[in-house]
Amino acid sequence: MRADARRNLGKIVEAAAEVVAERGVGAPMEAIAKRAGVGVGTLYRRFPDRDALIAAVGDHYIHTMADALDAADRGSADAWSAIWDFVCWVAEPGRAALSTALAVLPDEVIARRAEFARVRARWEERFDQVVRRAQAEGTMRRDVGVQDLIHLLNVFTCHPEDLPAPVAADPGRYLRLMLDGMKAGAATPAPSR
Amino acid sequence: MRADARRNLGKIVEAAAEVVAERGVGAPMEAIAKRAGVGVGTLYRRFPDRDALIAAVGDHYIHTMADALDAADRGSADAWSAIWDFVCWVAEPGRAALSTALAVLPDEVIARRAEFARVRARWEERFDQVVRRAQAEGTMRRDVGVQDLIHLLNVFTCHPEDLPAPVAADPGRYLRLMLDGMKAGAATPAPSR
DNA sequence: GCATAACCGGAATACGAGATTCCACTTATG
DNA sequence: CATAAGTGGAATCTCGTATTCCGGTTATGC
Repeated sequence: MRADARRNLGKIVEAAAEVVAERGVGAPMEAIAKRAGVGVGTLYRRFPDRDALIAAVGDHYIHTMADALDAADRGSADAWSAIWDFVCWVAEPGRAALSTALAVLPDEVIARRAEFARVRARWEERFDQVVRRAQAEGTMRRDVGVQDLIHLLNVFTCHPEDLPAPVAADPGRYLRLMLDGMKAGAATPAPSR
Repeated sequence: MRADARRNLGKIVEAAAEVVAERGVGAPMEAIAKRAGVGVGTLYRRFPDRDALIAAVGDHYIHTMADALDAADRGSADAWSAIWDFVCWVAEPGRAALSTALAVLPDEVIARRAEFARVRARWEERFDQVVRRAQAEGTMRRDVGVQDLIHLLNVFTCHPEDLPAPVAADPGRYLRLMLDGMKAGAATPAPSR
């Protein structure tokens, strides 16, 4: 592979990650090409079709995600702060939407990527352990689970076009609100009336 | 207007409300027609174009919404339960998605509907009063406002296709979680670390 | 019962958006 | 410098949906 071609490949995956973060997994090839500063033809020389390109972005990102969770876990005194830190990490600008975008990857795409599915499963399992630990430590409500956390993460870090502008501008604000509602003792006990 | 035509008109608006709730304001005319049990031609005989039909749905729904808020307010001892009850009302099955669908009505549509804009403004104002009252009563955090509540309502009652399935299946669960995070005292005071 | 103005369904048409292909034209590299 | 590798982006193909149109129905007044 020629040196300039390798350079372009890098630019393409990088651009794809950015554009997917902004517009979701349905982002048009042309938008990605423009962002990378290349023609659409170049995208198709490296990837057979858009699914392959999106999958490449996913492969890279899921690892980052798993690493961030591990780092938050290692770097925190207790499980609740680990969760808090990880959620804040996901909400950081430019990263937010990507995680969700990938959450809605079509099944066909995932099926052809055993690696992706495996890493994601490991991540979920790890996340679940942290959540259970937080509950055992008495800092987190017992009537919510890791799936609730994941769904809410997905909801708030959806690509900006599908969210009210203020939410897209600061998903962290709403994610923190959600965490506050998940703290032990925050639960509203009975039906309201 | 012939009797059968009037009957169809009713079926159309009703069907449109259902389909918009399920698929958002972008729902195809054909889906609405099928739901109403009529042909697309019939839709176009009553409404010049899809915007007009969607606007008609909005006109009707915004009134229902405003009334529900007033009812929740009148029927509750304190402002916080009024908010809680109203949020639960919005989250009720079949109603949920409609309110959000309308929140993203294109500006062109709204501009041609002074009535809609007026009722919606009155509703927001009323909602804001209740929120401020709850804060004055000491039951709600002071660092969140009515706009946060509205955004969250919009996010969670989005049409099902844009939400993780479990969230779409029970938006109330997640809205209640958010409300728990908005209660006075729920705020996490400082940065986590 | 009939004439007929209103209605109807839904096939046909018009479009816009975006994926994918193709090829004449560049540019690294041995 | 020869040439294989690489490139941009116009052209093509597909799809999903709005909108139009019209031959066939049906309510209604007489």
